[in-house]
Order: sequence, then C-alpha cells, then structure tokens
Amino acid sequence: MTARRSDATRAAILAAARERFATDGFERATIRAIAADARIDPSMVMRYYGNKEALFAAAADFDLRLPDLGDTPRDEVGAALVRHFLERWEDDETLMALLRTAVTKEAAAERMRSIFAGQIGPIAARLSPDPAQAATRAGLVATQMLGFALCRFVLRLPPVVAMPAEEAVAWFSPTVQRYLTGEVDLYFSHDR
Amino acid sequence: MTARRSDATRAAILAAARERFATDGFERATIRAIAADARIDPSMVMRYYGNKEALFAAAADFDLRLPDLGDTPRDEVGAALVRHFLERWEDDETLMALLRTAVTKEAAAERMRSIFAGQIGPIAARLSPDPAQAATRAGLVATQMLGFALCRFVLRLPPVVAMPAEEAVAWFSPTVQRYLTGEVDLYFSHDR
DNA sequence: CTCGTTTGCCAACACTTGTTGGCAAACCAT
DNA sequence: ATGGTTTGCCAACAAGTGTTGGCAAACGAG
Repeated sequence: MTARRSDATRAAILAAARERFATDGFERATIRAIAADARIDPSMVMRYYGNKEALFAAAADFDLRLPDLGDTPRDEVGAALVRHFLERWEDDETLMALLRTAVTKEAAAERMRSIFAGQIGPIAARLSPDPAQAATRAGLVATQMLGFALCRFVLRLPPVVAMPAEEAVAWFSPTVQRYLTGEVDLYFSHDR
Repeated sequence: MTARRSDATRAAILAAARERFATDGFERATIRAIAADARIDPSMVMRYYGNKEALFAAAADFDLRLPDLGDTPRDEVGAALVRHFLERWEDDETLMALLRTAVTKEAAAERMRSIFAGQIGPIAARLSPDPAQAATRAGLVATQMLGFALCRFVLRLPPVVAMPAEEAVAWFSPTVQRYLTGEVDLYFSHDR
C-alpha cells in the first residue's frame, strides 16, 4: 500500500538532484538538468517535490553518523573524528551539495550550522575541560574539518588533493584533539 | 589625458560589483543590481567591462599583501600570519567575493589556488624543515585559514562568530605554526 | 471489462538573465 | 559656434529559468 509504482522515479530524481547540487551548487543545478539525468520530465520533479527549494531540502538531508565515541580513549577522539569525517565526506556527496549551497543560501547555511552544533557539540561537551567552552571547541573543530574539505574537495588545492588520507589524518588529528581537550595558550593572545 | 571623465563611473561600478559579489556570490549578483547600486544603467557595465565574467575578474583582483616576515622570529610566524589574515579579511570584501564564487566557478577557484600557492608557498618554503614539504605545508595553512574564514564570515557558525579576534589568534596560531615548522606525528598515521 | 486513479509528457506561462544597438545629451578641442 | 567624441539611457532581444495545467496512456480495484 505504501509502496507506490512511482517510488523508483522519486528515488531517481533525488539521486540526480543530489549529484547535480553537489557538483554545480544550488543555482547552477537546474530542474531541467536534474530531470534529464533522471530520465524524466521536469514537471514530475515539481509534482513530487513541490518546488526547487523543497527538492534541495530533501536532497540535502544529511547526518554525520558519528559513531559512539564513549569508549574511545580521551586522547584518541581527535584522530577518530578526523578519520570518520574524511570517510563520510568521500562516500556521500550530500555534504558537498550542502557546502556548495550553504555559501549562498541561508537555509543551507542554517542546516550546516545545526549539523555541526548538534553533532560535534555533544562530543565537545563531554571532552572540554571547561563545559562553558564546549560550543567554542565544537566551532574550532568545524573550522579545521570544513576548511580541509573545502580545500580538498571544492577548491581542489593541489597539495591538499594530493595528500594521502592517512597523512591528512596525521596532520589534522593533533589539531582537532587540541581544540577538543587542549588549553588556550594565552601567550598568543597579547600583542608584543 | 589618462584621466577620463568616466573614471568615477568605472570605480562606482567596481565598488558595487565587489559588494554584490561578496554578499550574493557570482550567480545571484546580477548586472542589473550592480548597476542600480552604482546608480548607472546596466548597459554601461557592459561597455566598460565587456561582460559579467570580466567584471568579476576585475572586481576579484586580490592580493593577500603579506608583510615581509623575513625578520619575524621563526616561532612567531604562525601568529603573525593568522593576525594578518584576519585583518585582511575584515577590511577587504574581495576575499569574500572570491570565496563565495570559487565554490561554483572554476575560474575563481583557480585564482584562489594561485593566491595561496603563490603567497603562502614562499613562506612555507623558507620555514619548512624539509623543502620538499613546502607546498603541502602551505596547503595545510590554507585549510585552517580558509576554514576559519568560511565558518566565521560565510556560514556564520555562532561560536566562531562570537570569538574575539585575539582568542582566534590564540587558538589558530599554534596550529598554523605547527603546519609550517612542526614534524608529522607518524603515531596518527597507522590504524590501531 | 469498467472506471477512477496514478504516472508521465507536452506546451506554454511569466519572469529574469546577460547582452546589444541606437539615440540624445554633455563635453571639448578648434 | 562647430564637429567629433564621450557618456549615458532606453528599449529590446534571445535564451534560460522555475512553474503550471491539461491531456493521454498505463494501471489496478470492483
């Protein structure tokens, strides 16, 4: 009963939309192109998803799917996070669609904010020496992870693209670890 | 002789273009809107800049203007870089225009690449323990600096927006410093 | 089979986009 | 003043956009 004959079409549209949004961003990804990829008429997209914004909302539904790090040793959480993030990015183009769009569409930016606050926030809350710093620490982690993804997958800076995954893990893990559990070095916070 | 009467108009168009590209990105910034901001007819934009791409190229002309860090102590270069980058970003919207556009336009991405390779590369080349790692280290610095800018100015993650400039410097300086002069910790590069 | 429902396509809409050509006013050297 | 050049605006174009309504074929319960 719940299985309609059009479910395959719906899924094809969604898959094509994710791909187009990921490679072209929201504006350049046209309904017509998405429909063509899904081998369907553009009007079907509207019938099944209402409008372009709603289609994007459906296509950009994303979960970091962070594993439970409860039993990971405190000083290894950074590495685990970096590794998971890198894998997640590589096998799901949704994050790419989200980032490419979040830069110019407020709704997508808001989703990005809620993903990072909602999923990295709790981890930071558990690890931060001072609970009041949890949000700040989650933000710091986001800057490094998103910066890496931006440079590697979107801007494609050659040295960042060429870097083997494990070397990236080696470089970024200590950074993320420090953002989560380290202390602020006040030495740097005063002009000299 | 070289000072034409239309130079003021040209400048007004360029200023309006920079602003629109910075806040809206390339696609959403329309020639008509830019012309309206400059209180000029859209056709003038075309006459003076040829087409939209060329206008963007002119508006997105950017230089990091890194100071000569030759006499900065080796272990303070990270802090100096972070501070300079933050200031540069705050008082020149060109970088914002560039980033918002580089995410979907290859030409802008290429310009971003050349800016970071050409301006951070030499610094990394001078500081890197191993000259062969210079490009990689410059790329690492780019991930953290661009990631910070992305989260603070574009995505506007609340904790990153709220962070005082000097606290940001305190957090990011050690990271950048390590990317420039630190050693890779192989401990993190093996699964356990 | 029969008839209402679902699925799909076609054609068109209203609108916005970058871009162009022509025309009038302002300018400026002679 | 005169003639050519510069500056600006208007109106329009061609192309592409999201979106809509209607119509035909396929489907599926009775």
